[in-house]
Amino acid sequence: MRIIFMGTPDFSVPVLDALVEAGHEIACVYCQPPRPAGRGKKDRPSPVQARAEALGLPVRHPVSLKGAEAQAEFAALGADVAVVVAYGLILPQAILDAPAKGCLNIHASLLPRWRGAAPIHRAIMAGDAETGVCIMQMEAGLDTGPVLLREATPIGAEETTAELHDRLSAMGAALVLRALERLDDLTPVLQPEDGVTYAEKIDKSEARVDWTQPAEVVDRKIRALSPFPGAWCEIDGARVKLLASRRAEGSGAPGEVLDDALTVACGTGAVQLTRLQRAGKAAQDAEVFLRGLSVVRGARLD
RNA sequence: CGCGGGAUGGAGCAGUCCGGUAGCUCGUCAGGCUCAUAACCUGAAGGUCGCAGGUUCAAAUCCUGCUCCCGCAA
Repeated sequence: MRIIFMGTPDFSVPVLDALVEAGHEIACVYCQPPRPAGRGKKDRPSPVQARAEALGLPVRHPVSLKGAEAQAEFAALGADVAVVVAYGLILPQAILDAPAKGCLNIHASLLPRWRGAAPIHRAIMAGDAETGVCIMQMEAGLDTGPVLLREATPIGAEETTAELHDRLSAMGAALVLRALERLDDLTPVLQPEDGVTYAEKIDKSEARVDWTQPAEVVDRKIRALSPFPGAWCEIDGARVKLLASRRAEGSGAPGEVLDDALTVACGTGAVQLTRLQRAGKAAQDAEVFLRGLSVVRGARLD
């Protein structure tokens, strides 16, 4: 099929690759424009733009799709369908209506739960037992369209957003290929009203660990925010990112280190930190981390 | 030119201010001890000190340029 691909971050890249490998014709790739990123505020192309250019695909990165000109250029591509995954721009009705078979969206949750920007993080942070991906027919509302296909997957007890992100991205890529194959035979299923939740964007101010919270909450936060933006606390006055953890036995004053293996007491219960990163350093597994900085039993983390 | 930290045997770090034979913890290897061991004892191997210039009798250390990694901020 002749497809317009719309996506921006790493999550979208495997989907683009899958469409290309499956032999679909990519009429054009839309993504967010290069933005100042990283150190030095240099403009950097998005992961999708970088990949599309490597594949030799035409790329457009309009700031908005609200203008008549942008909409005319979009319609002129004469696409059968648009595949949208983590694009980051609202699509006006004129865009939604332009492709012959509309716009398909890949969303990383089991809709109607976790509509919105950060479904993977929110699912882990809430302690959901499972999540998944949905292929839906887009409409004007935010992630409200009828669902064509869905696939669920359990969330591992020690899984981080990084790991789940990659898994769901691959699942979404496979699922959208199936949807495209059988597009005319699939029956769109309206999303139920019950169970609607919204996945608010992750705010940096959420990232600091509060050791007075229960261990399960601390553990989920650490895994949910890994690697970005990264839960953090202070060890001996220095800021340290906490990138992976697991629930552990033990109790004590919140923030107290209970053993020589980074088991830390929370409000109730304890968590063991398994991967961390000091400012200016690369991420390290706990064992390696402790070689460079001893955190002895009885120390207090803030 | 947004602010800042870092690069030293396989891993993590000290040494850099105040130039003078490269050190610590762990790992690896060998031997010993032990019923046994990831424990303990003894010994050994392993490093162009990120790269390129410069200063100097002498540079990991001082000066200049560059590469790579990362924290904050956006």
